[in-house]
Amino acid sequence: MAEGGAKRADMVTITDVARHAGVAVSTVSYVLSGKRAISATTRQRVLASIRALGYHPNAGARALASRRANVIALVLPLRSGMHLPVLMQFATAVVTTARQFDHDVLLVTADEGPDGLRRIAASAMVDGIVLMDIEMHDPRVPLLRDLERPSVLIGFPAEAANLTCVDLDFYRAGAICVEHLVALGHRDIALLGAPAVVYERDTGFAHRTRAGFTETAERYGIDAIAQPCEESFDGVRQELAGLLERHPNLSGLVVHNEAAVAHVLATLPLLGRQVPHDISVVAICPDEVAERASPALSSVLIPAEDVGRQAVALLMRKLEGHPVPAATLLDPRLTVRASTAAVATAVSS
Amino acid sequence: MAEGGAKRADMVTITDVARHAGVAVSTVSYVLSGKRAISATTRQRVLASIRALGYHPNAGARALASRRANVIALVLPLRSGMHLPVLMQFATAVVTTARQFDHDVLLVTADEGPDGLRRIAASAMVDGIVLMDIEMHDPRVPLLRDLERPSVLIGFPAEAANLTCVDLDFYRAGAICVEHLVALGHRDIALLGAPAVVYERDTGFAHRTRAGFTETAERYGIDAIAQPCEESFDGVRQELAGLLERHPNLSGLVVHNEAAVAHVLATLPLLGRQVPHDISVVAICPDEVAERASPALSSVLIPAEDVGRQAVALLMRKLEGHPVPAATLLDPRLTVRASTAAVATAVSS
DNA sequence: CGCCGGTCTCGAAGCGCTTCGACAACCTGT
DNA sequence: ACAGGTTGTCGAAGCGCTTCGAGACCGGCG
Repeated sequence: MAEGGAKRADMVTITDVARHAGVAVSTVSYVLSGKRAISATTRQRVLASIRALGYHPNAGARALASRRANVIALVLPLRSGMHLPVLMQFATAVVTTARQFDHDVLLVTADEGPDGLRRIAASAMVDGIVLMDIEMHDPRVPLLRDLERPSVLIGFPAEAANLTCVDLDFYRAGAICVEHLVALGHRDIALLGAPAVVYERDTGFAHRTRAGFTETAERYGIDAIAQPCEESFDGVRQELAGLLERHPNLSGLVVHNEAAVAHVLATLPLLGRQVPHDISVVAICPDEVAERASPALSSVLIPAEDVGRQAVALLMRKLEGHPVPAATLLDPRLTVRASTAAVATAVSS
Repeated sequence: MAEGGAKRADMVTITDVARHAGVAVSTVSYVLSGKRAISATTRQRVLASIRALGYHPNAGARALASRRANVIALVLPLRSGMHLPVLMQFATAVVTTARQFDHDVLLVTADEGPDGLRRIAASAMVDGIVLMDIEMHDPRVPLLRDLERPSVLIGFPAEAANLTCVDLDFYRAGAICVEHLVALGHRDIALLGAPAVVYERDTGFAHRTRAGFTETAERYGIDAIAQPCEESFDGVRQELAGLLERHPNLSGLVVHNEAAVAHVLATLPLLGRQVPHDISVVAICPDEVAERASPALSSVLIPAEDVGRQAVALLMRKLEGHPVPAATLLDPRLTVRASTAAVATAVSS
């Protein structure tokens, strides 16, 4: 019995507050919820008692009676190859925003799968669900449709009918990068994307970025190649070396792979290309990464924080029964830094 | 009213199950909890009904009646300069382990502060609390002591009486690194630690590593200097350059800073030091980082997963009223890889 | 044969809260 | 002075579950 003891139930209940303030239990409840008018004097008295006793409503009882848990689930891909900093920023934004709406966040790992979601939802533990890392053909999507709880997805599955989705507009992000490079005079550009395995998993954002890149390049009628990119230093080095050998005139590079971005910058000089003098590099990554790089990267930022905030805000609106747009695409913004420059003159033709 | 509708209460309750199985509500409850003997035939019938109806117990009701929420809180420093990968591994381990004990995890950010903890605890939302990133004089610590919920800390505050703490034994980690270098013949070594701000925040692990390093070096009577280390590439470069200028004979380096480790490896060759030929480097970091580095780093791993698992296991034991050890120090293990070698012969005296 | 001790099941009393209908007390305007 | 509307408060009925005491049934003992 060393020390593990727990004091027996000093828990203050709403009844205690009511007695202390000399009012009915329901009055206390109404003071707390504001759902009925309570005279200023009574309210003050009740609030004083609440403070005096250190009362906190019992979450279980509240959930049971009101049918609202004031908790949302956040489903994270805790083990996948997602990029941690973004994920973290995102989680932070979700928690912070949820708290602003007086909700808490239940952390669920993606590997609990559909059954986990069903359990969470059916047990009325959470009022709604936010999911990250949605795949194109995500097995959880059909389930979400006929779950009785509202949900918001970060990312777009192939079939998004009847769902609420939020994401950066990756198509535009890819397009913007091309436009930026083209405006600087580059005519021979390449996209280094996520590792091949990510494309195979049918992750929507990777595909959409590539589409934006490729189609925009086509529209400008310029040479553009897109290829996956591994994340190890040696992998990057090999791929870059191969790429530059096949396309010696390459003067613009779009990197959509946070983990590889530093390696790319480190490797290019070793391959005889100075950034931005010989080759311009624009990345799609969080600002933090872009700023820290050397040289600082021109980049389209992934607004993880905005996404998280938006997702929660949408969910809250749904919880209140309001209609919300099915798709929310956050507009990418390009920040020009030191890694892109006008194409070097007097090189070709 | 576009589409936001929610189907009215198709929620299956224990009463439905009882009716469907032709037994009393309490019998269903006992089947589920196993707290009383139920005949095999009845049990089968009840379980069949549960499956047939797709019943999931209502978490709020269960929590209210049983005074157990089956949820633990995980308090993370979601915004600080902690190292994300470790934090993630840790969170994953906590969630996974909690699920094995049939508990869920409520995600709480450290910036909710003591009041947040009080709220979570007093509302009976969670049965227990796991806290990361404990500072030496953490303001939450006194609160935890007289909170009515058990808790487990990752890391050690200055005054740990009456608490349950888990962590890697950083003192030993620092010591082991020195011992390893000394065994290889190095007599002039340095520790590159966390950024200065981390020391100022009084984060325990940073201090303890340094103590282990310094005191062990003293015991061997060798030259050892310890200094903080910024995480930017340029910061690392400057500090290393300064260090090598002041101590040209430096032949062993201990790096306790995940973010800086890659920069250190990249910088040393630029300063004319080959690893491990001219200088040995041993890091305190997750295996993942050490393996990916080039050359692969000899390292003492931070067993984030073990720590998370242990923390939850301890908390569960406390929840069941069992006594648990106040301090759990996980033994560091050194893995020798390619970044350390015997000191180069014929250099000195 | 009657009684004791197991084994299995049931009914009812809450857990702490929300919410609904009722009602007293007060205003208006006429 | 009174019908009719506010406004502020109360009591009671649950929400869906756990848990306790008690009862029904059975076989075996003295």
